[in-house]
Amino acid sequence: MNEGHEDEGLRERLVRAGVELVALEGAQGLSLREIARRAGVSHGAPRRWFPTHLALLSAVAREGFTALAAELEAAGAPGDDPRARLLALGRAYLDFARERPGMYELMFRHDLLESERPGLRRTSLPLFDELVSLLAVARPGHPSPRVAAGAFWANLHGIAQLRSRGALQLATGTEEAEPLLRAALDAHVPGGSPE
Amino acid sequence: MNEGHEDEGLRERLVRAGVELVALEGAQGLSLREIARRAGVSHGAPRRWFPTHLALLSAVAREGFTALAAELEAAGAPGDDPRARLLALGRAYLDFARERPGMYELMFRHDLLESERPGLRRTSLPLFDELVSLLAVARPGHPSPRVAAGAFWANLHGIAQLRSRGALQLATGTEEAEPLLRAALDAHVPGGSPE
DNA sequence: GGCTGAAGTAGACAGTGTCTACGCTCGCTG
DNA sequence: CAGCGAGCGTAGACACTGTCTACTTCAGCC
Repeated sequence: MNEGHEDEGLRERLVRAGVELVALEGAQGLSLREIARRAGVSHGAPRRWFPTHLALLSAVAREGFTALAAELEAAGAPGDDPRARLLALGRAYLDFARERPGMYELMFRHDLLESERPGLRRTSLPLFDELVSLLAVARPGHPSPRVAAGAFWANLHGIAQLRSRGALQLATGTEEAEPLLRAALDAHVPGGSPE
Repeated sequence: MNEGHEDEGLRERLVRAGVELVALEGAQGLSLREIARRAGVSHGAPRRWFPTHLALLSAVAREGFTALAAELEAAGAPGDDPRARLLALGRAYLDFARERPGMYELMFRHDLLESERPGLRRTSLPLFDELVSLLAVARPGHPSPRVAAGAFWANLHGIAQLRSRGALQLATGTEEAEPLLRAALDAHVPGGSPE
């Protein structure tokens, strides 16, 4: 009960070290050997639990996905108005990407998802279904709620991505994502009055 | 005039080797030494023209940005209806991302743009201004065309990103981006009839 | 003709991911 | 209780990477 992580196995310690490191150094600093050092073991030790470096990174990214899912669930819960819930969801998504940029970048590295597909599917599909049902209520006329939800999600993702690249500043003159979020919400879920 | 690249300097040859390599091996295969090998020089030679590996990658990425700009300009030119032009623009953007995934990924690596910012600004700002004016015409009621254009661009970017990560398949059940593009266009530029 | 500076070579260095051989240390079994 | 075997971590090698620093080569110029 010293640090609260006494009875962890090495596997958990490695993943936790990765989560800490990606917050400190960004997605580029997540070398296998650095994670091992931070976990206090030799560079060969991770191989017992993760067959490859990428597998360890995927485990770290999975931690990020569950954290994001938790925040989205928390944000989407209160209130009845689907538009307000979608706004809260979008804010939570963008907040996560801003507050944990290294983790966010790691989560969407293209070469991760190949191996992480099944676990990712399990984590994010319920969330996406929630998004689908929200949009189905908010836009009763739309032919395909799944497509509408995908387009809205893509919009959020694009805003987060462009901001992390500093492209928002270049395009709209400000780093603030909120105006773009409002625009995206107005576009995909029309007919709302400002709260 | 043997290969058509006879009188190139090493700098151009290195950039061209990088463009070819990123198409063949993806963004991960773009090591400094591999580029040098493909250009037929030793691994120390690039240092004369590029102070660092990242600088060389940025030059390769800049090539990608000018190519993308050219395709967007070509796609946006014909026709008068701003909605149709926006659709063509979106298709061109998504086509580029699909046909040159390695280059597209390289272009939006976060650590590139820091050094590439000025050149990127010069290349992409006119294009974005074009997008702004298109949206200003298509959505006369919108309070800020720049924000509207940014949101639309973010939507395109998000669709491309999610598709390259295989997340479209996961969300909407198909890899096709066209339905999402139509949804994004309908959302951001309402009131259009199918062409 | 000798010099200078640019351009490319070659090697060293630290760091990386992966692989293999080697210990240590438990818990089980005879 | 002794011994053993499997699980777990260490240590070192290997090929590869980016960067840095001599060294060579060679065209151009006073």
